[in-house]
Amino acid sequence: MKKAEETKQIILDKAYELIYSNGYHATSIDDIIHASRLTKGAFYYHFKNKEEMALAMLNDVLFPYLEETMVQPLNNALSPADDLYGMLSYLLLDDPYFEPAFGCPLGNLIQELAPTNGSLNSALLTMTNAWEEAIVKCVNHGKKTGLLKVETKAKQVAYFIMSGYWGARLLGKIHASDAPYKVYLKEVKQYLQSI
Amino acid sequence: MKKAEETKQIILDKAYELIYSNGYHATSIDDIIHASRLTKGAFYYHFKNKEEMALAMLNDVLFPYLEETMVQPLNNALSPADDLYGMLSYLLLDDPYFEPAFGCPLGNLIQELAPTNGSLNSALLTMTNAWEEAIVKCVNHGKKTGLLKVETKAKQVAYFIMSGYWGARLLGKIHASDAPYKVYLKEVKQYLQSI
DNA sequence: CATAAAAAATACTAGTTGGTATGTTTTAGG
DNA sequence: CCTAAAACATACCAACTAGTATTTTTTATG
Repeated sequence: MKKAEETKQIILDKAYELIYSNGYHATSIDDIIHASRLTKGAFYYHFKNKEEMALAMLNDVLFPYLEETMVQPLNNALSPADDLYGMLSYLLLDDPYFEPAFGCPLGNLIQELAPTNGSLNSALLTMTNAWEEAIVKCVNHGKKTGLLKVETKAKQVAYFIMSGYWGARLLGKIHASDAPYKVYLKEVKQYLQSI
Repeated sequence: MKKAEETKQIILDKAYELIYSNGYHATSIDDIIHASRLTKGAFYYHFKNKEEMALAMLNDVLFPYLEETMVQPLNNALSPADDLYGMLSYLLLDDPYFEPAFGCPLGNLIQELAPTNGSLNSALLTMTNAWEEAIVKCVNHGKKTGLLKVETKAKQVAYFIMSGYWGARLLGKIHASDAPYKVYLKEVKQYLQSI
């Protein structure tokens, strides 16, 4: 009962690593069980198929971490501009689990799986909506406290921030460097002062 | 001599369509020849392997079109803000070959192929750099004519615009709609007036 | 129209994929 | 300790992958 949960967690952790760096389709079940030092029997004892494993990986590994790094920092309610910049800056430059060459794990999966439209896709949408909502709340709070202009549209800002972040991840990927992040962050800082 | 070029073009066109909508790895050679109503013999007569075919697809199909829609509109030299907005707006809302559910063909391939680092990757980087350069030139021209602030940093603006566009494509993909594009465009319009 | 080369079709291979069926070991509870 | 279920291993399968070898058809040209 206890050991089983451990190996299940090992599979999910290794699956996350491999899928983050290589993509969902490019990561085979053989790859995952080999990295986990396990066999097919173990894998299919714990998961019905690849898709259900990936869903568990999202809910148990990726989403809790994204909640921690993308959503919670926006509940600080200090200055919206600082909170938003801090979230972006941490994600792009300081986060120890993300690498420029591998992009954003959430963005990668959306890119790869969105057209297929399975159960994974709706999970990705839910996480995306949670992030959007956190930004919207952050901006609206700033408008109430007078730190942001009243005419600022929260949803527009949210989409603008999210888009910029995900696109910056692409630039980092094609350049295999965090240099684009720094350039992007300078401009987003100016933008945040203008709203 | 003439017929051969025709079938070659058919393969490249179908390959582009399939890869744009399904991704590079998810598109098999069998898929391509089936859509082209051809066979393996024809495919491997014209191309050495899948990668070289994809490279030809980029150079003969995708890049010329991107040059036309992403780069040339910025050579208008009217108003940089209007030129940049016009390029983004056309790409996101009016372009007949791009669909929200399938994202940006260039962005998709960067996302999928950047970690592998083959010959395709350097081609994608070259195209990306051409786009960046066009935006930089556009901004710098605007600074000279006084339409943009002198303190505006061209490269920062370029990365900001490119990031926003690619990220908006992701939002469109996860929502399978062009609604996020419209929200993004409203905010980018305001941003362009602030530089 | 004959013919050689070009263009394309057919048949095949070796390796990989997700998934299954059937074993063997390990573990918890009486 | 015994035993049944849980946890995992091994062996296998059909479908699919990129790519090759060989054969057939089509085309241009003397």
